[in-house]
Amino acid sequence: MNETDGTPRDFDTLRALLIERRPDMPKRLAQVAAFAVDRPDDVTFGTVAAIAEQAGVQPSTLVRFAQSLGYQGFSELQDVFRARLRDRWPDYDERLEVLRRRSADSQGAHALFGDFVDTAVTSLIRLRDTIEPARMDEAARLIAGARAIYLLGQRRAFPVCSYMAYALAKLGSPTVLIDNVAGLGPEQAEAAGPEDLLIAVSFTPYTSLTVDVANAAAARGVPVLALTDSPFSPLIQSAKVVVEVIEADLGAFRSLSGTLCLAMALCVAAAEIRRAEAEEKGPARA
Amino acid sequence: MNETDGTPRDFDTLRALLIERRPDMPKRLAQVAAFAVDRPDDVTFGTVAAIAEQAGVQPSTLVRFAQSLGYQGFSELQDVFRARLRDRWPDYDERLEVLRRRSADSQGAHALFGDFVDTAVTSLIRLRDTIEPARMDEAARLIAGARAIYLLGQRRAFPVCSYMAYALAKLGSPTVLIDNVAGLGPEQAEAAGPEDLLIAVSFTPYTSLTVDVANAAAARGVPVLALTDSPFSPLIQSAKVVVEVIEADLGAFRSLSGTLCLAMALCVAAAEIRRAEAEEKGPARA
DNA sequence: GCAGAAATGGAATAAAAATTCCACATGATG
DNA sequence: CATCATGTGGAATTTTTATTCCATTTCTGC
Repeated sequence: MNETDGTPRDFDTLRALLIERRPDMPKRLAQVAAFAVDRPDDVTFGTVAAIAEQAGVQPSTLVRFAQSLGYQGFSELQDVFRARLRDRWPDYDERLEVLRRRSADSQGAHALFGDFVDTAVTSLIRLRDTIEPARMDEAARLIAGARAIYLLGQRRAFPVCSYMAYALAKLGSPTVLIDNVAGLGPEQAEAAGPEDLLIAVSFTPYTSLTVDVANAAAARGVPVLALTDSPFSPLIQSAKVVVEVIEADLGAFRSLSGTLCLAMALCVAAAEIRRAEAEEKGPARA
Repeated sequence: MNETDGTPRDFDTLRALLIERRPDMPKRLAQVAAFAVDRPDDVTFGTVAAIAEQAGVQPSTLVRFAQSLGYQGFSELQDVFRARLRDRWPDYDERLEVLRRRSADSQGAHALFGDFVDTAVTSLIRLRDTIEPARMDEAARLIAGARAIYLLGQRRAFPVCSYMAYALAKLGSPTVLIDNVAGLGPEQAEAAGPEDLLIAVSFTPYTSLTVDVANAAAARGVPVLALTDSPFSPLIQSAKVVVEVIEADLGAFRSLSGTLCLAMALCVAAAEIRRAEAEEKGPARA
């Protein structure tokens, strides 16, 4: 291609150039480079204003970015992005064919990944359609009303708890992740009082630590929110609210996607409730 | 889609409609319909003037054509063509708006969950279609060939690591989860040698501990497999194999579903490779 | 072949987009 | 710590692009 002046006319070269040069670019331009590489589709179809907003820069920055790479303006750079799609899929039917072929004859790790994706999608859709909205609202209110959130979950449930710990912390809630380091799980949970909330996550076969700690906390008057996978879960007796999460599984591996989405939704919903309440009591701003 | 007024919002329906209605259309409009079906890419990327010239009609004819189909103008019709290539990766701003509006009602835990599910599903499908099969195979082989697997990831990446730790352990691989308890992360990683594998997971903004530990390990000759979200990730320089995972996000929260599926698929694929190799060397049983 | 309706071409206009410009901020250098 | 070069945000400007309008042409039914 015409690169005697170092200005790529095809997407792959351009992409490589961006990756190579980004470290030496000024802050905003580097930001644009990252955006362009990460989300080429948005660059392909967006207008300057729209792309600028998504990338968090000014429209003029995009033009300067393109010019610094040797293009005359942003439009010229955008042409390169468009050419990429034009060239790749000369026409519609062919493109469908490619997709069909790709999913059919792949093998090994990639095919397996496809299966996991299918399982996760099934799991997600089904969970969305079967979960009880009322329970979710109760759960969100419980989280919103708590002073601090204690997160309890071992083994397969642990990733869910650690993710919630991350999310809640980001949302500004005091959070304690009971990780049972040094076997101190029960002691970590003892700090929780009736003002707090213990979120217990456990799936078949139920880890005894989780059940024991949840029961002990409930006995001390700590409200317990249980995320679990069966109406027979031993967590139910001690829980104030139970959200039942049934996930699809592929072979021995059960998906976690649904549970994670649920956890996330609960955390964000709780944060929203808090914000709404804060605004009601003291509307600090318009 | 919104077709109560007979105006398709997706390409397939539009295409079918054009084919069906073309015989009854006036000459010039039929000409445009034929052009649109034959060369969708030109319609997708061209300006009104350019398309009009290629199709041999006036610009105004294009506008009338779009309007006769029920669109407000040609641009609206063109959006349908663009959406086809974009594969309808839900619109960021629109979603944020929805999120904000719903939570303003402060009873949207369930609706919010629906949004998270949608985002996760999109993320999964898209990841499945864009990931490079070759990289996945390399990664799986790397995992299969290692003596022990060291898992490194902090903050948002930690749930992924803890899940892999669980899965690998269940599959019988010696596994070390570098959880950085007591700040001992670097020391935990020091046990890894050239026979082992360090799986480093990190997303923007990259946690420095993860990057530092991965670099130190790589310098000592430990192979590093990086799961990360951008070609600008600082993990790339020290990694032997990089699998790039781009997830959709809803508001401030990026989905983890795709990464988890990927992690799981890699673990299981690695286990399969091991089993196959074991059978090849010493077929203990039929 | 003659009215009336529908369709068309092309210029005029309106809208939106890209680009330029400049005052201000930031960071490097002596 | 003052100076200069470089980078940045935002408004102003120019260009491009889509759309509207209307005179003219082409069909349709009688």
